[in-house]
Amino acid sequence: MAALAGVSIKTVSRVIRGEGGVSAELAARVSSAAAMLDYRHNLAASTLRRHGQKTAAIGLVLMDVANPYAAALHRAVEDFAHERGTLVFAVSSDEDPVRQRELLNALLSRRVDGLIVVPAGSDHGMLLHEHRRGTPIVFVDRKPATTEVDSVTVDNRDGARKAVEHLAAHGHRRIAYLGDLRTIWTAAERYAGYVEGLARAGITLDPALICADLHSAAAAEAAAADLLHRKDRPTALFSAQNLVTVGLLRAQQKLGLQSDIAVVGFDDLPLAELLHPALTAVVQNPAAVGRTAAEILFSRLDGAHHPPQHEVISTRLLMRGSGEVPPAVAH
Amino acid sequence: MAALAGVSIKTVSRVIRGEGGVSAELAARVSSAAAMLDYRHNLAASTLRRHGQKTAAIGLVLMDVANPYAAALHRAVEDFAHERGTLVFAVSSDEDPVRQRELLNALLSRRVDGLIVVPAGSDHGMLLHEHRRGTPIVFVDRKPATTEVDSVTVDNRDGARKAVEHLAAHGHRRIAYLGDLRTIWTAAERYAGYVEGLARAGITLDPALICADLHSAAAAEAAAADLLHRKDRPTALFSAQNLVTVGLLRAQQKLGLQSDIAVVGFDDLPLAELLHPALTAVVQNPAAVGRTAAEILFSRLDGAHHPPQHEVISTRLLMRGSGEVPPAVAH
DNA sequence: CTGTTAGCGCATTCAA
DNA sequence: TTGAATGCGCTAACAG
Repeated sequence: MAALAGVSIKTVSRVIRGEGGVSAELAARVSSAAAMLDYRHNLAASTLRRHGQKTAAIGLVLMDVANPYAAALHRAVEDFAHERGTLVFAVSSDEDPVRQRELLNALLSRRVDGLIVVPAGSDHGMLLHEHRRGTPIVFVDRKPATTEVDSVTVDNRDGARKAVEHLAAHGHRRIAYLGDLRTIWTAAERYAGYVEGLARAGITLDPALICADLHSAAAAEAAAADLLHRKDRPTALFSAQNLVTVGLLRAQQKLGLQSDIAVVGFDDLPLAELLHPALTAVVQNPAAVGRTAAEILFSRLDGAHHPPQHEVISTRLLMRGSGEVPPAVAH
Repeated sequence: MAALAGVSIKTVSRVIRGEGGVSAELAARVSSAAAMLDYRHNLAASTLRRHGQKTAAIGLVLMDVANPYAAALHRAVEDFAHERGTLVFAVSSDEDPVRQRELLNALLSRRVDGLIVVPAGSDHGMLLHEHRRGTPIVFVDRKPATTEVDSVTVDNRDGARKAVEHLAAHGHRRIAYLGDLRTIWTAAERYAGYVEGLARAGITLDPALICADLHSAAAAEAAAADLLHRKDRPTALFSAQNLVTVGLLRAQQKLGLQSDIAVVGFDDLPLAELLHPALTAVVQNPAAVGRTAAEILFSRLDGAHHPPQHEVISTRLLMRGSGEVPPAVAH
């Protein structure tokens, strides 16, 4: 192509990258030759040679790209990255540390400039190692054991506490907890918030009302059905997760109890407002989480050296009806 | 690192890639040197030199990665790609041809091995050009004007027809259509299916019952409210899209008509089964679409030379209640 | 303003 | 079984 334009390869490089310092005539010749040959700049080769070694790609490790929360976060990251000419590799770890490790290796082999990670499992060894090695990393959604890496999390505990206190304020004393795997940081935090909420309301925790480790809507439905079949059933349910809420609502409907048992869910769902009663929920702001994480990551890519940042995004209790149902009279 | 292990650079390469033909002792020396230096294989450099030029990355151009349908498709593609050691760049075009062009350039500069694209706009010039140039491309969700590129689409027309015929079978004659931008292929097809369905049921199309170009839930809500406020309002509504369904249901609820007007939506929604009545919907199978597209793309990457494939995934009508509401008596 | 030379990190010859 | 040279596509550092 340099031959076709009758210039040196370096001149071509200058024109392609818009470096300037090339006469208009030559630039035009190069451009038309490029068009003729259907030339396309190879960013990988460019990156290889260049000093700053930027691939203009980042990795985003989520639990599941199809999860609505994760997808919203992804979009926020993408938007921020797009403004910086950066592409995003989004991958699903499925909460599996082995798969996460594979994915991180794949990402790192491609020399991504940085990583935003919802860490799976509790062993962050590889991530920490990579971070110390110089790869900018931002932990998201789950606070890591260590404090040396930037993180963006949600105030899960506060959200759960608000939910429980709200139910208590409406007269409930028997408030059940249904939640995801306790090994997941967010679930553990929400459980802690539940416990705190009960304490603040002066309610003694009843272990019989705790259903943890529900990792699917089906499991949640079964657990909720069990709770609601009891004679001394709870008058209110706090669901600590999306899919759990779905299962719980199914069980409640099958028993025809949708207007008799109060429900507050953590995380919103599409159509939640159209249920009867509409779902009262602690809503997160995944877009804010994603944007904040991207902001931090890119500031690091730009060379920011301040100590690790730990942003916490707050939640909001959206009262829509299901959480304001008064306690049913005992039967 | 070759120095540290005391071997040649080539031996290192062999060990790293697991090529074999290296003595156990040397291999061990290389491995430990690699561990010591925290060496990581650079896939970009490898790709550059290699002949087959595979970056083990593909591009996935969606309308919006946060859209539940797109996210499910994304996940299916990711799973297939993951088995092949391939990473996915998923990007959001926002239906904007300009943005799509930018994204395609970014993807192509990074030498992705292939592309799965939900094409925005109707000018597929760049995509066709790239395809002729040798980049494997699979069109997804929307059938392109040309037939020379592989495609995977959904039988939108059939799905919409089934929905309308279903409503007609339940006695409805005044069936309204609410749909997205007609410039979007799927919306146009669904509209065509609506028209066909009416024809088959022997119903004359009433232009007053057509609300097209609704590109948000809010727009759909307004349109539906308008329809339902009329004296000669429709007895049934067919919503041709996700967000449109949400808007329509809102309007219906605000007017307290949820049990009086039949509704069938195209696309399912979480919680749809828990509404009263539960939502009858034409459900697609985004996972099947994504998997099929990935299958085709990878078969091309493996060198398959058969003529363009055009897969069509069928839909299913899920009767849950809202579509089986009988026509209300005229008022 | 433009061209030459060298080399990024790796793999592919070809030799030893 | 191992190693030396060569070059992928591009750019930084120098010339001219």
